[in-house]
Parts: sequence; structure tokens; C-alpha cells
Amino acid sequence: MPESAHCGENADQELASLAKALGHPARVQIIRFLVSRNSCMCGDIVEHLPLAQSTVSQHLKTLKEAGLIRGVINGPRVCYCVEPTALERFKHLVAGL
Amino acid sequence: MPESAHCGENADQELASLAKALGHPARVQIIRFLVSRNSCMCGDIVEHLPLAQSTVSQHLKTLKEAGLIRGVINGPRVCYCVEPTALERFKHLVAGL
DNA sequence: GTTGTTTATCGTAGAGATACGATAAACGAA
DNA sequence: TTCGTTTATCGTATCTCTACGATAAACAAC
Repeated sequence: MPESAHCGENADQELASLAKALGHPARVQIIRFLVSRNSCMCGDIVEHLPLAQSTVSQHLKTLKEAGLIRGVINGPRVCYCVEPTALERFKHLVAGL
Repeated sequence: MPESAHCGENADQELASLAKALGHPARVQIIRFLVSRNSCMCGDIVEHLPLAQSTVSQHLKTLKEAGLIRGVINGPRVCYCVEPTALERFKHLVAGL
């Protein structure tokens, strides 16, 4: 299994990638907001943050690309929620430091 | 106590700052290296990473400014070690997500 | 179809991150 | 003092991040 030969380095890269995604206060707030509400629409997040809608959308994209959240299209809206496995994975990797 | 009125936001900022410091693979590797050895000289880290000495020094500065490591001058060398309280604080903040 | 609502993307400006080589600073040893 | 070792800092080029307004895309309702 050549994959696991570098699992340590991969874990470093994975942890760094997740940490980077949470390396901005607005994105931490978004995650907390989603955890507290289980799920919500993009508009709710925009109202909750002192940022323009386009900026919030960009932060959501960053979190989505890191795998920390998921967006389900619901008519003209998008319902966002945390990806529990990714968040737990992050907690696990951090706890292992 | 006006300080604690915004402790939630402060925690977000604190978590984001620590996460940002760990948002690069090289810095994750440095932290792991220091944890595994308890402490070591800068040169050891430079040898362990595929980066120039100046680049490693810059990463060390980033980690130091985030409070995650400490550098003790020892003659012409500098002995680096993790700041256990900061690392535990980070683990605690992440676990609370 | 048109209209209004919601979200994503584009374009862009400014700030910060990342890497390196070159150089400076600090110190022990000769 | 002079030399060698070790680490930090400077200067720089390139890239990424962050923010915004403007615009496009998707859809419900009419």
C-alpha cells in the first residue's frame, strides 16, 4: 500500500488545509453559526456577519472546498450545513498534535 | 465586566489566529517535530525540512508570534520548544467547535 | 413570458503570504 | 581580535487572500 507510506505527511497536509480554512475569524463564526443551527440559508449568514454578500459567499466557498461544509440547493436558496465527518476529522488531527 | 461581553468573538479571533499559524504544512511539521523531541535547535528543523534556512526561520517567527512556540537563546544557537499552554488552548478551542 | 429573490461569479484593488539568496548579528573558540 | 557557526533580517519576486460592487445565473411566483 504505497498510499499509507506517506500518511504522516498527508496528515500534515490535511491538517494544514483544514486549519487554513479556519484561519479567518469570519469562517470560524460561520462554522459556529452552522453548528448552532444545524443548518441554515446563506442569507442568514450574510445577515449575521458585517460583510458584503459576495464576501460571505467567497468564505462559504473556501469552507466548502476544504470539505468543512456542504451546500444543498433548495429552490433559489442554498441550505448550508457543516460536514460532521470533516469537522470531527479536524478535531481528531488537532487532538493528535 | 465589559471584557467578557465579547468573549465569544474574542475566542473566534483567537481560534482563527492559531489555526492560521498552523495553516501551512511546514509549520505543522515543525510543531510535530518539536513535540516529538520536546525541544531542539533551529538547525535540526532546517535539516528536517526541504526549505531554505531563511524560510524556516520565517515559519518559526510565525509560530512564535502566534504564541505556539518559544525560542531560548543558547550561545549562538536558539533552542525552540512548544508552548504547551498555547497548544492545549488551541486543542480546547477546536474541540469546542 | 416577466418580476423579484437568492446566491454565485467576475473584475479589481490592496494587503499579506511564501520562497529564496544575500547579508547582518550574536556568540564560542582559537 | 579573528574565524567559524548559527540564526535573524533584508530585499525582492511571485503568488494568494480579502474585500467590495457589479453582474450573471437559478428559481418561485405571478
